[in-house]
Amino acid sequence: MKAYLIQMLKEIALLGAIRDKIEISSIELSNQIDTSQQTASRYLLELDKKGMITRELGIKKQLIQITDLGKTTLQEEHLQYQQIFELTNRIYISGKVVSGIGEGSYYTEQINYIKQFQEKLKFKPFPGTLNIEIKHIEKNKIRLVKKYNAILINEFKNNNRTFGGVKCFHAKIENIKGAIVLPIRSHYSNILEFISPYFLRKKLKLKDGDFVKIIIFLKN
Amino acid sequence: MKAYLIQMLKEIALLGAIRDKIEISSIELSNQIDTSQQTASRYLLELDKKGMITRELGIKKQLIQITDLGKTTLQEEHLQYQQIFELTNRIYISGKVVSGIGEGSYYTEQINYIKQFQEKLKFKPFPGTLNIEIKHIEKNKIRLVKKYNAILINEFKNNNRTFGGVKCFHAKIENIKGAIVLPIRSHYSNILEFISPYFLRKKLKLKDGDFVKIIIFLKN
DNA sequence: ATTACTAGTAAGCGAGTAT
DNA sequence: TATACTCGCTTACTAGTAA
Repeated sequence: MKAYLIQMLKEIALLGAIRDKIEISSIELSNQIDTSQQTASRYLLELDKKGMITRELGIKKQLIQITDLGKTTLQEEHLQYQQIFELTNRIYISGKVVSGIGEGSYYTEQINYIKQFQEKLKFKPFPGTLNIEIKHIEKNKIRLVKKYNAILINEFKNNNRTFGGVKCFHAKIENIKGAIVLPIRSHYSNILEFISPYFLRKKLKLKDGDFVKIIIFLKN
Repeated sequence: MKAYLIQMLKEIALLGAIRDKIEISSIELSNQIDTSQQTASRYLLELDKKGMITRELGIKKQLIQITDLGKTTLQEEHLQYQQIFELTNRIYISGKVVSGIGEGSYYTEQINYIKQFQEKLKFKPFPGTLNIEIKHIEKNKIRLVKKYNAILINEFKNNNRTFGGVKCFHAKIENIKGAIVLPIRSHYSNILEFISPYFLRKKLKLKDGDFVKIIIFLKN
């Protein structure tokens, strides 16, 4: 979504086009966003094409209303500004259950990890992680979480292999306690790994594609 | 301010650059906003030039922090989204006292207006209006206010002249009660007219250029 | 590794204007 | 009145690469 289209959509929303149809001409909109009538017209066409607004062209002006898709787009923007200015000590993320590549199980079976989890998180993790695919927009939240003081699980060597350190945060998934695990050395991924004392797929009757809600607790 | 620069600034803020300096490379930022390294670099140069961010270029990556100006810019965006999704029954506007062209006094001395003000607003306005110049960004709020059910003051004729109808909203200026007056037939102006039972310039010791805070009360 | 310049290409803009 | 097309001009983009 181009930045100028979001700006235009926001202007239309400020005029009240989320609740009602608003009557406005392209020239009025062009004055509002300080551009030409032609550009305002083009923006409206683009927003219409993307399904962000509906239009009823009359002989004079046009009736414009923002669609659910358009509203969702603006809400995602709003969420980002809330994160910037209104952040509290909890972060809410929703995502979709997906199958991992089996690495999670391997990791959570390492005795050195298990010891640290028990000591620092106060629970013994069930072998394996539950992988949650989060929306692109929500990746911002993960980046932000990473800035906070995490519970650190140190790296260690086992025979010839090095197991990297991870950052953990206490979290809940559908109200079941556990933690999220973020590898220290990794790019921002859209997969969140959740560990818990329970076999979550069974306890929560989860299958791939199910949507779940996660709350991450930040320490400070 | 170009839309893409605000978007970039928001992304940097999401990484925590309002509180602290963050260490990030142009290529990491380019991945985040889905563009090339060169474009991300150019955006940073533009933001720096506008005084929105400060940068410390090292041999590797760069330390970026958002300036007060940058923060203010983002807060204005945030305010707009709050207006869209969190609107309550009060609207807060700040502005600067300016001198009008003397028309306000003429209007508020018309007996027909005075009668209506007394009946509908429950106070007798002091002759003249206090003119408040609002920032461009705040004009959105006025547009929104206009969508609400106002207290209507009807138009009337006096000899050969027609006095147009106005919309009023109960309001407070620096905690002194009164009302704002919006001409029904007018384009969106950046001047807000405030009426009150008192001579506000004296009561509040106001002179041109002073900043004041206004609260507008919406009926529903 | 980085940042950011150059230059060629693509996208966006708005005056004029058809509808 | 409107909206929105064409087209010449400007701005923005990125591959290549210097520093």
